[in-house]
Amino acid sequence: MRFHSPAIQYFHAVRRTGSIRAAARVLNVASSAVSRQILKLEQEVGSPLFERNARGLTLTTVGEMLARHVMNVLQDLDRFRSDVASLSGTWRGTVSIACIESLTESVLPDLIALHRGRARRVSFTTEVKGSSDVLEALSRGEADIGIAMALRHPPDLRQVALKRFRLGAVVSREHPLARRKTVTLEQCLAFPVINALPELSIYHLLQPLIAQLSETPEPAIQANSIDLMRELAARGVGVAFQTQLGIGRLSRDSQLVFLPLDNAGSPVWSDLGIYVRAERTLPAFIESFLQELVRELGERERRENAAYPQTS
Amino acid sequence: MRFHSPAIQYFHAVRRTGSIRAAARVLNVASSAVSRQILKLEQEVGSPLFERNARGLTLTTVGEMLARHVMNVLQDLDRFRSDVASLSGTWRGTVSIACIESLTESVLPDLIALHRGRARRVSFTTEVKGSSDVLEALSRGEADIGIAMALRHPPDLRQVALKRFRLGAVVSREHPLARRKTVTLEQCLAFPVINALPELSIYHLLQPLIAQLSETPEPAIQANSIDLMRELAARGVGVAFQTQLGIGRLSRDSQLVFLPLDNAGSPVWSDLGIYVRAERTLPAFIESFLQELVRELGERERRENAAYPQTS
DNA sequence: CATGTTGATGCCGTTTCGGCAGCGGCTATA
DNA sequence: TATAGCCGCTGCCGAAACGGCATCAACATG
Repeated sequence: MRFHSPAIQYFHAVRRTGSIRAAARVLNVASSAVSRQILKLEQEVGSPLFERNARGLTLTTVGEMLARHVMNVLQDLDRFRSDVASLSGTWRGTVSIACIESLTESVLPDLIALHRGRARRVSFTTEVKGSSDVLEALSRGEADIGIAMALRHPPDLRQVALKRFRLGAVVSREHPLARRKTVTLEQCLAFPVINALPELSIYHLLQPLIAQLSETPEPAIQANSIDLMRELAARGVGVAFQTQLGIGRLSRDSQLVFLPLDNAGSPVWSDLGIYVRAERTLPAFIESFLQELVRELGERERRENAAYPQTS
Repeated sequence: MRFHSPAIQYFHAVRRTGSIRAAARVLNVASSAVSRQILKLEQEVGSPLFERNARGLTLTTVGEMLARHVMNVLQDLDRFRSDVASLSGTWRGTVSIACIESLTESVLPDLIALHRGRARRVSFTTEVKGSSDVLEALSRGEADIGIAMALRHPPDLRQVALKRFRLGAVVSREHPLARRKTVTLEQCLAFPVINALPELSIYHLLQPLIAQLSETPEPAIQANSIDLMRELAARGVGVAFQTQLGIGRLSRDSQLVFLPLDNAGSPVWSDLGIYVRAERTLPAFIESFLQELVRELGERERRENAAYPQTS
């Protein structure tokens, strides 16, 4: 079922691979065929689509416009295909998710397992990245659904939902702070802390608050893995910071304690956004999963905010 | 600049004309070429796209799905073209508007004249229809912007804005009612009235109210043209009903008087919706006009509701 | 300077496309 | 009931588009 002219498909492959010959390898055709289609396309548009560097091709401004159009066409073709398929028989397809690390502990595995139980023919691809990489992958059409810190998002993305979770300190149950209900940042900084590196968004949430304090925090461990930070905290190495999303299971086993941060009487929020490409209608089976994801995150938001009310 | 495979274009033409030979005439190709492309398309999709009636072709369910995809592709191609064109030079293109009659008196001509003054290369096509026909034309991709009574709209349309205007009685200045500030329906029905036929949405607004009254209205004139109804009212033939949108200019010349309807103490609202296809990103020059349209209608809504406050 | 990789091009066989003419099926009209 | 008109479909054939191969110049790398 390949209706669209080869030029469209070749252009798409060249954009992704950044090279005509690489695209030809992917497409199983000769590089000359790809080269000619690109030249023809440029002649019809009346403007070069790529800048020819010695090491490959880069999109020009017009090229990026065409890339947007081609992406819209191919993604809508996917939707059409899945719509036709769902007419006769069960859903079938792949949901591609790009998300930040805090989801991998329980939210995503729970949801995927649940969804797979209902629709066996739907498969999943997930890729864990930093927040800005998540948005970029989405813009480039390399993922269907993106979950990231709710920063400013580019206009070609649509924020489907925005959920806020309390940022808190994570310590082992033997830690001196473990018996408190909430903690302030100053209280935490009296102990060794496990800091997030700048590539994690937690860093950007905490840095402004730390900067406001008069004291300089004592030397601490730095890491760029939420998983690692959590395990370190469980071993009593120090105080880690994250949302409760990332420690759902461990918290249940009572090895870890989650203490909501209290910043001058008000909570510290971590805003999580769910994104999709704006210029796109999702296939039904992806839309269905998206709705479950939004519902589930909303449910967790409600539960956690009920467990830790606004004022300690 | 025709990148997309001929099959796409031919399918689109066949859908619009409802016949392969007619499509071939429009496309300036032989009917056999069109027939073969359609057959090839059906083979690739694996399902018939049209039902062959003796008198032409009708879309099947799968055909309608493909039509939706093809419309998305071709409309997005238009947007891409206009984006490229706007890179080098002025805007150029056609805004196609489908709207109901009440806009033709002042809103639309004013706006188009204003916009043409700023962007000469943008031309306009307008088609006046009933509300449901407006939505249908929009769904079929025969118009870019639709303005209609805000009924339930199909899911493939997006309601950009919703503006409410007071329905009122329209009489000549010599009419006995002309000196009132507001009127009730009962007061109007004591005089000859000019009724809207069911094809006008005013009919559906007033009918439920009339049905509630005990009296049966006296024999009246019926018409399906807002223009005609207004002119009849100006000649003292009777009481017409419409929103003030349709009588802006005549009212200013003081030949006609607009009396907001008062229904048991509350106004009678006429809801006007502005619609576009949901699965579409508008070209910049259309988006620009759309924004002006929304702003202007919002302005009129504000002015009129200020001129005729809620309670008389 | 040698080597590998890049995109572009000329040549040629294959595939696809479109135009022409004619087929059978259907409707409307006389 | 006969006929004229329109419908979509199908061989046939020439033209155009496409893809594969070999090769070229330009550039980067070592």
